[in-house]
Amino acid sequence: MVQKNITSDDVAKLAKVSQSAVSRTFTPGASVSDKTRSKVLAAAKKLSYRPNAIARTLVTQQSRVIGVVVAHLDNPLYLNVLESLSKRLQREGFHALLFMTDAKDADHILQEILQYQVQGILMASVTLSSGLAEECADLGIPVMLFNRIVPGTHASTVSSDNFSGGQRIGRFLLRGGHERIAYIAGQEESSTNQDRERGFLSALNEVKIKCWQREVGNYNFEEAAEATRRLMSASEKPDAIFVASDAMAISVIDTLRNEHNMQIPDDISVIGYDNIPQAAWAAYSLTTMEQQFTAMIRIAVQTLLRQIQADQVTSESFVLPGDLIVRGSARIPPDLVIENTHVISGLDD
Amino acid sequence: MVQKNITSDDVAKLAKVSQSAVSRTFTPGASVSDKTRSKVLAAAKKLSYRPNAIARTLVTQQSRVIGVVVAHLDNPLYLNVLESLSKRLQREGFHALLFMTDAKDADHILQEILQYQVQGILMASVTLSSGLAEECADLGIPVMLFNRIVPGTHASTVSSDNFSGGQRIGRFLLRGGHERIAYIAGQEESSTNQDRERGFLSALNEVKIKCWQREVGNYNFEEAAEATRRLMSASEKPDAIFVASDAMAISVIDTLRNEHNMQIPDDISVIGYDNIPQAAWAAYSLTTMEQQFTAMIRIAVQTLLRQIQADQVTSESFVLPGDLIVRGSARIPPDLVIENTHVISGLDD
DNA sequence: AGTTATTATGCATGCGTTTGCAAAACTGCC
DNA sequence: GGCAGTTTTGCAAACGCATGCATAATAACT
Repeated sequence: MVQKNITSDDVAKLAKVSQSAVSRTFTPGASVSDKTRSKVLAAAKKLSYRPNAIARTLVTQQSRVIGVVVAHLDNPLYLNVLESLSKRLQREGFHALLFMTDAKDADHILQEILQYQVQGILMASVTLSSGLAEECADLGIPVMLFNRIVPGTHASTVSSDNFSGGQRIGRFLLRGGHERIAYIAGQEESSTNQDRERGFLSALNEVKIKCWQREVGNYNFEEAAEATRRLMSASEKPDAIFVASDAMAISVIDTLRNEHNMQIPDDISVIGYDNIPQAAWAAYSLTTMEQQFTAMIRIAVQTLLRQIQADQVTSESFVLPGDLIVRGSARIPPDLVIENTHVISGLDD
Repeated sequence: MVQKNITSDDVAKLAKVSQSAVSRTFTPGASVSDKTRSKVLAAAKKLSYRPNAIARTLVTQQSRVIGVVVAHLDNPLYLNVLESLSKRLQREGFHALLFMTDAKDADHILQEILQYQVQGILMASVTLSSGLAEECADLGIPVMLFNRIVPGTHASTVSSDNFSGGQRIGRFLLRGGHERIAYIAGQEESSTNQDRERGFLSALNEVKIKCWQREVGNYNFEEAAEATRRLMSASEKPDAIFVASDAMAISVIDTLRNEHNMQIPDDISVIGYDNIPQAAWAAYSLTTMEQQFTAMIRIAVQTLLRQIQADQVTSESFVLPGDLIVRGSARIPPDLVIENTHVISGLDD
């Protein structure tokens, strides 16, 4: 019922050439005469032959597959990240084998990935043990961590500059004349959250003021709302809130408006992080930091492919600055001419 | 510099058994004594051996890979779809090889996919030519179309019942006493859009009224805003708008509020489609249709795996009803007790 | 202990390619 | 036409594993 796989041998037989000739016509740069090539192509077409990538991988040792592992998605922008990643890889003749995990460390799943002879690995929002990172390096498989920094690992990393992002937000709020600035954290253990907070605190520290109050929202919509309620239940309320993600910031704004009848930014300023599409929606008009995901993906792919190409894995690290997107959810510093009102150009591929 | 691949032969040598013994210890259900198994496992561990899935695929003809091709993502929920899909596959020992495309038809990309000896294909928001569908069927590779219906194809499909979804929305608006109901379409050629519109119109037709006005938003935020402006520029304005997607509906609400100073739902009702997370945000409180993506993915995976298992591809079709999520953006029919106020349970995996 | 039934093991082949090597077929030139 | 140089071709050996088959080892009964 199911037709047998047609192989290069079948094509060779039909075209009356050797199997090698068939292989060579499908191998760019191999030496075949035009005559045999066209004979082969005709036969191949007639049989609708397709080279078997698996067999090819076995002998060339080049799967042209990159293992991609992402954790539970805390950020809707990751869909764009995946899209951009996949397209870029395709353009270079590579493909993404996708793995999802809930776990913080991906060691277990990595064992699976490695069985597929991937030529590189990209991990988003996941970390791996340094032992396994070293093993990958030994195997000649470059590993790229996306937006996760793990000190002292053999893997490469590309991430946005969360520290200076937090810092710039802190300064922006200070210049706006705020005095009681609260922070709503994401997941405590994620390096993105930690860096944003550290940068933020360092900005406050420049003028010797302390974070007014700190709550945790775990990058979660509902928890962010509760964190807001706790902030608002204090006798003296904050006049600004830096929220570690846009998704939470929007929840915060909703809660402030609906449950505490506050005007934004007149009564209180709110700043988020990520610049998700909804941040631009008129109902929120959220001031936020944009992460250069497109550029990050470009670098990630380039770095991986370069290391694969050169057949040597090294540990490279890239940190990209973000852009402060000034909208209406936070009081604008009086001395700030409209610098930085960036048009969102969207992911370019 | 790069260590040579360690193979089952290396393990066999170290464990002083045959290569077959090694293979068998890593093949569930094969016949090995406990003694040799443990010898092999010890040796494997020492060498940190991992079976080569590529070589295994070549001989077993079972890649345990499903090709997944998705078009440019018109729906943020597709991130959840991908996640759920990937996890379900993993649970069954399969993996997703990801392909992205802009093109409406995926024939070209499919040629690539097939080279990887995938055992099944899932296509989301993409269609393929019936010729290629047939070829896949001949090859014994089941194809599943997700939320796209292509009449008379060899592929299977799973989709939400967009027709009756549109119909229920139409009836809901009518029962709410609306008389001038407009429609903002998504992409004209997508079957989801067509079905929603047809269902909607059939509901209106039941009481012999016509769609008040029709504009096109192409599932695009900005175009939806413009469509709204056109609706509002008419001398007699609609009293309700059915928008073909939540993302557009939110844009519509923003435009109505900010540019035309309208109260929702007092001045005008708005209903969306999809039930994206933002639809629940207090600022919008969007009444909408939920699509059962989780269930759809479950069915898609089950169907694919079942056909793979049985080694015969058939054309099966599933249509899942959606739930009307009643929130505050549309006037609630007086005779409607609070039925249908569904709690969003989230994707369960 | 001898016989049979059962389970384990190793050997060798094949899965569909690529590719080094040597032979064959061309090419140009005197 | 003959010779050197170049390109094209086929042969055969990998690549790392699974598996049918024959044999060896073990277990289960008399």
